[in-house]
Amino acid sequence: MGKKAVTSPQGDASTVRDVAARAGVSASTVSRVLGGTYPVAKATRAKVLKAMRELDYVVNAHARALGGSTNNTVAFVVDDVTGSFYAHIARGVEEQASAEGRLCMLCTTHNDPQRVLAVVETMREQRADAVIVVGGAWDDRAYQDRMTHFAHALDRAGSRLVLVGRPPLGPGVPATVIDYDNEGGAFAMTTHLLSAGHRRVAYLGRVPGLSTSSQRISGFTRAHEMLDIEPDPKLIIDGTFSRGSGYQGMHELLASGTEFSAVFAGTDMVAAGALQALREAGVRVPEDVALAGYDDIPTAIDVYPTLTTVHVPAEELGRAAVRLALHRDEFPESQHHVLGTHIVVRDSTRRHGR
Amino acid sequence: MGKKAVTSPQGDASTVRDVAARAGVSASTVSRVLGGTYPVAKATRAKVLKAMRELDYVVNAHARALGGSTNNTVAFVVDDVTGSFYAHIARGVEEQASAEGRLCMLCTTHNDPQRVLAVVETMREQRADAVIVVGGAWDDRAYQDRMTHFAHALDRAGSRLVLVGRPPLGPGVPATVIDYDNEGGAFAMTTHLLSAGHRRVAYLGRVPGLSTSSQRISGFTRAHEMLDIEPDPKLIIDGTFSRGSGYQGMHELLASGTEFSAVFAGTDMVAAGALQALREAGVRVPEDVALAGYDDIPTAIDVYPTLTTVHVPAEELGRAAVRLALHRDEFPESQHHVLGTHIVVRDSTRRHGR
DNA sequence: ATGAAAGCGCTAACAC
DNA sequence: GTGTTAGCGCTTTCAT
Repeated sequence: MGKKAVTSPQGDASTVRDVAARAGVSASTVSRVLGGTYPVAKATRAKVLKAMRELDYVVNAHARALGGSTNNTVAFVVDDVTGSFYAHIARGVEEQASAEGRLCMLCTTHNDPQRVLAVVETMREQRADAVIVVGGAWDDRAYQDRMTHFAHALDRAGSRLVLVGRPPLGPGVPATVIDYDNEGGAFAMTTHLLSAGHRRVAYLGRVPGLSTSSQRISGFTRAHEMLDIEPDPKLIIDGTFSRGSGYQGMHELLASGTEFSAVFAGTDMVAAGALQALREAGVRVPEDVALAGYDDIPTAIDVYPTLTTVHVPAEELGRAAVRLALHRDEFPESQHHVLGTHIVVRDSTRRHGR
Repeated sequence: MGKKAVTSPQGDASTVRDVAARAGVSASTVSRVLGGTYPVAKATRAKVLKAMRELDYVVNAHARALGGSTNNTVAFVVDDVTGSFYAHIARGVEEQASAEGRLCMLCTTHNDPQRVLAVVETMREQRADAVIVVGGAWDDRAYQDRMTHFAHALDRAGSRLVLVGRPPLGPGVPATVIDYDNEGGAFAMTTHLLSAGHRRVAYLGRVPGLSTSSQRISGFTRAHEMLDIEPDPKLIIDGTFSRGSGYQGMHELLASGTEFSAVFAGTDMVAAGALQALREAGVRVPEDVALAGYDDIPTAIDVYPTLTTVHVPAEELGRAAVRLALHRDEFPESQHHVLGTHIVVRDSTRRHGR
């Protein structure tokens, strides 16, 4: 085969200079019509535009980002886009970023703290305007320290670290935290269950060391305390935030013979797994046991019976994250924002006949 | 408030030169240890590394992309990450991109052809190594022409347009197409329904002008023809690929009084909506009517009864898209790839008592 | 209103 | 091995 001269990897994309030559003007003039922010004679502008069209010219975003101010990019770091909850946050992030003229980089970390760190570093290289990290906050001290370090580094570079659904890194750390009322949602749901007469409510899917989980447990506990009910430790089942874990945990709970009349699942996916286990065991929901979830993902209305759950404003969480990061000078004193949650009652907790 | 000197937007991020100065070497040497691809004296390397650490240095990806070959970015353009099907493709794309050392840009287009065009243009500015577009292909001629134009432009720039789940743009157009056997899946499912004895099968959710939909209809029709059954046009219901459309379409079909014993929904989400409508109408699935979907999203096992559907290898689709785009020289003659589909039989089509 | 020139941060030739 | 030099494509003073 005939060897071609080694072509540059960018191929033969045309540059401002090419356009300038064709239009018979200087590169600066081309740049000026590109920017649009500077006076250019009508005729000249037309010539330049024509040349651009003919050459099928597009600016090189990197060259622009290099010299210039910002690269107009927002980074979104998440465990896994496949989960509905995160997908909705992602949608919010993407939409708001797009509305603010920013592009959105997506990075997934597969539940690996190491990867979170690596990815945030990469985003620093990319000079992203904001780095939005959502989900999984570990109680690991070394990890927290590294995140704190990144917060400072990004801040120094004029960028911003945003933590979504995670606890703050500490006072004085330049990071924006946007959270939702995790504890309050769990409290409300537990109260809902308790005040329906349930006295033995199981909590299915506690994830040790995960802040989100701890907060939910804490709302669960507070509701019991308020009504002077002693929660049975045997009714708190460890697991993960997955369907499989819910299925297995429910199976084991049933097999253990421990008594209970309601189950509060750590997430809707956990609830979906639990529902399957209950069905297989011939336990009717809600007649025999009531079931509730957390997150209010779309699947909550597709399961049978439809699932009572805690609604979390996922999309708004994402939207707010980029809004706060990009306009942090407009929200000076508030570094920690909390959005509300509320319970949505559906069939899985409705008493038969009512 | 005290005015600060206008700081550069990048803040005071340190550069190779800063590192060089601190380590007492030249910028090129720093660059060499950065690249790691060139011999540097052990002691020098150590000094440089130390300086980098002390300065908390990170390379500027844009400067690198500008001079250099590639910017190591893959763009993923999709209607909406919120749908499970697309989310799984996204996961495949992200994972493969990450495995190949690429970053992933996410852009959503909200079912707007104009936005697809705009977004692809932006990706051209970003000099992405590959631009992966998934979903919604419109029969609009002008739109196709523009996409063809982009394919050429990207190709000229050393990049690549990849179409996932869409028909090819035409022979000679430098684009990679990765598709799945849409028609075959629909054919297999329809055959499954027909051979179970159903003679009046409704197709719920045809989307006029959408290639994916046309292909499914065509498999549906071919199955009927093969068994010498005349499909009733009244049983083909137009709509969109959404839950709401499935719900409404099913309602109307029921209200129309048209007879049928099985429903093949355009997607699993359409099936979920249909299921709700059937339940509200007191129609039992599968006893009174059988129901099937398409895509095999996770929700298919959470609905009740569990949903018979066509499995599409979504994640692999995403992975393959990246692989093919990045190594297109290794797959010279194959521009059009088709992954297989197969039906997954669950409870929604099982005859009672069998 | 337009052109010339400098420089953003980095890499790659080319010396030494 | 390491330093010097010259750009990558664009924006932005500073002249004119």
